[in-house]
Amino acid sequence: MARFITELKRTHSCGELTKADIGKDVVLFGWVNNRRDHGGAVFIDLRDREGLTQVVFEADVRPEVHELAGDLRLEFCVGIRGTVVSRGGNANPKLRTGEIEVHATELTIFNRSEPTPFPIEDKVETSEEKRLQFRYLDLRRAPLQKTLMTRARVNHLTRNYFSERGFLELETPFMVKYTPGGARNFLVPSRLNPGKFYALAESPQLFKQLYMMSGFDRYFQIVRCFRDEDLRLDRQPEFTQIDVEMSFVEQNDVFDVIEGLVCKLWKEILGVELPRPFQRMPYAESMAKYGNDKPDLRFDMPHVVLTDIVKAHGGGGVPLMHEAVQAKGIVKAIRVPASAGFSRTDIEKLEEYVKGMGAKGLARAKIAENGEWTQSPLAKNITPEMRAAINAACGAQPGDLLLFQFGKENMVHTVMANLRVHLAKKMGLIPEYGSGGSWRYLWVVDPPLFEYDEESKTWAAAHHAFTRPHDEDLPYLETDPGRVNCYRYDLVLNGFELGGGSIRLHDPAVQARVFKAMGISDEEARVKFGFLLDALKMGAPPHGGIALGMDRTVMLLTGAESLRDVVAWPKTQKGTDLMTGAPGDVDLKQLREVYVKSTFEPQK
RNA sequence: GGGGUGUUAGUUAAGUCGGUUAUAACGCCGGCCUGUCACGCCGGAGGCCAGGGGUUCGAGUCCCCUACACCCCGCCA
Repeated sequence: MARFITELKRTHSCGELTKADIGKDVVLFGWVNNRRDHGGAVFIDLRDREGLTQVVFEADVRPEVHELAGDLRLEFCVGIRGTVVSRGGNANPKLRTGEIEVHATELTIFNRSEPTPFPIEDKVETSEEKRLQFRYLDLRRAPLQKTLMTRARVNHLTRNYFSERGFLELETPFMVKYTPGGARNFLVPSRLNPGKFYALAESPQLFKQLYMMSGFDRYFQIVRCFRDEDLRLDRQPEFTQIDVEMSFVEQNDVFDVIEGLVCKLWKEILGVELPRPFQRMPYAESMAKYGNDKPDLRFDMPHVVLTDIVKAHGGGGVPLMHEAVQAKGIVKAIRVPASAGFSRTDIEKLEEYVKGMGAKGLARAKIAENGEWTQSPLAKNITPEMRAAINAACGAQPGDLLLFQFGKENMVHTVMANLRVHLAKKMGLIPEYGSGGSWRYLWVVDPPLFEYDEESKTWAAAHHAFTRPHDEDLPYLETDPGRVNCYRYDLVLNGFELGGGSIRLHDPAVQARVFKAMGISDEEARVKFGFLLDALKMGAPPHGGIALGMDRTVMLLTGAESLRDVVAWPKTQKGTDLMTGAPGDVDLKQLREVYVKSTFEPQK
C-alpha cells in the first residue's frame, strides 16, 4: 500500500473530473459529504472546495478497502485513490462531475468526525448562533466557500486593476491618535505611555491624504477599518474598505476610475456589462424623492413632498399637518397604486411598522371615483382645495392609496424611506438576485457641506471637515453656511451605500474659513489636525478620493443576505465572537500593566 | 438607550382549551442490503422544553424577570 500525502499526491480536485478523464488513476482528498451503504457497494460523495465526486467501494474488488469504507461517516476527512469510470446510464445530471465516478482502490481515513452540531448542507437549517459558534463547520458549506472564493477574486482583481493604472498599494497605521467626532473609536491602552490610548483607525483618511502631500500621486489599499458603533445587517465593527486617493483630479476623474473597477468586477465575476456612465443624482433630489441618500432605484414609487401645498393652504383644515409645517417640519406622501390591493389589515400592519421607527401613526386616504378620500381620518376636515392639490401632486387615481407622514424632517425622511422599500418588497417590485435590470448604480452628488446641529446650535461638517466646497458657494461660507454644497459623492447600489468620498480641501485659506463657519477656533483646529494643516501649507496638491465597502460589494455581488455571510469570522450584533468568546476577561495584573482600571462591577 | 421576533432530542420542527408517558423526520448506535445519489428495510439510544421566579390541584403551554441570537430606530463624517 502506497502512503497518502507522502507518496500519493493529490492529482485532482473533487470538482473537475469529467468524461475526458475516464481511465485515469487519480488521488482525491476531501470530506465525506454523504454516504450510501448498500452492503456490497458503498457510495461516497467526496467534497472539497471545488465540488463533489462520487467514489465507489466494491466488496468484490478490494475487500479490505470496502470494509474500511463501511466505517465512513459524514465529515470524515479521507484520501482515496482509484480509477475514473463512466457512470453510463447512471449519470447524475445535478453534479458537475456526474458523468463519472471513481472506483476506489485505496482509502485512508485521515481523521474521523464526531457527529457535527448541524448538517453541512447548502441550505442553512440551523440558527445563526450555532453557525457562528462552529464557524469552521459553517464555512465548509458550499455557498460560503463560493462566497469567500469570490471575495478572494475581488481582492485579486482590485489589486491588478489599480496596479495596472499606476496606483501604489501603500499601508497606513491601524493604531492612531484619537480624534473626536465621527464614529466612536476602539481604544487601545499604551503600556509605555501611562494613561494614554491609541485609537484603532476608523479609516485611513488623513494618512492617505498625507500620502498625496508626500507626492505618491495615486494610492490604494484594501484595508481593515474599525468602528465601535452598533451593528446591523450590513455593519460590522471591523470591515474592509477599498481605499483610494488621487492627486490632480476632479470629481469625474474619481468616478471614472471607480466605475472602471466596478464594471471590471461585475464583468469578470458575473459576466454582466454595466452601462456607463453611472447615473448621477443631486443629494437634494435624492432626499426629496426617496428620503435618504442611498435610494434603491430598481423600483419607482417616489415620495411626494407636500410641505409647500400644506403651507399654501394654511394647513388645509388638517391641524396636525399645519402644526408640522409651522414647526419647520415637512409633509410627504407615497402613492400606492390600486393594483397593490392592500386591505385594512395590511395597512394596520404598515402602521405598526412605521411606529417602530418613531412615527406617531400612518395617515392614509383611499381615493374615490370623484377624487374624495375614504377610509381616512383626514377626510372629514380637509378642505376640498387642498385635497385636490394633493391628489394632483401625487398623480392619484381612483382606487389608489395615499400614505402620509408629517413632522420633523429627519423622522419623516427615515420613516418614508424605509416605508418605500418595505412597500416595494410587499408588492414584489424588487427583482430577484441575478435577474435582469437588477444592478442600479448611482452617484449621489452635491450634498451640503454642513448640517445644523440642533443641540449645540452650530454648523457641523456633514461628513468631514476637509471636503472642498463648490467654488460658487464660497461666498456663503460666512453668510449662509447651510446653502454651501460640496464635492462629496456616494456610490449607491440597489439601496446600499457602497462607498463615499470627496474632493479634498487643499487651500489652507478656505480651510480656515470652513473651520470658522463650524465655530472651531484656530487653537482647537491646531490641537486636532495641526499636522494636516501644516501639510496643507507646504505645497499640498489638489486631490480627492473614495473608499468602497469591500464587504458590501461582495455581499451584493454574491446575493448574500447579510454581511455576516461574506465575512469569514463575523461578530454578533453585540460585537462578540461566539466561537472564541471575544471580548474576554483579563486579569487585574494585565490591567495594571497598561494603567487601566475598570469601573465595571461584575454581578455575583 | 428604545421597539419587535425567537429559544422544545445532536439538528430541523410539531405540541390543540393548561391535564397525567413531550411527538416526527434527519443524524447517531446495532443489524440487513452491489447501482445509490434525499438509497431502502428492521431494531435501539437520545429531553433541566434557554435560565430564574410566579399563577394553578396541575405549566413546554399563562404572567414577570434575566440571558442569548436576529431585525429595526437612535448611532454609524
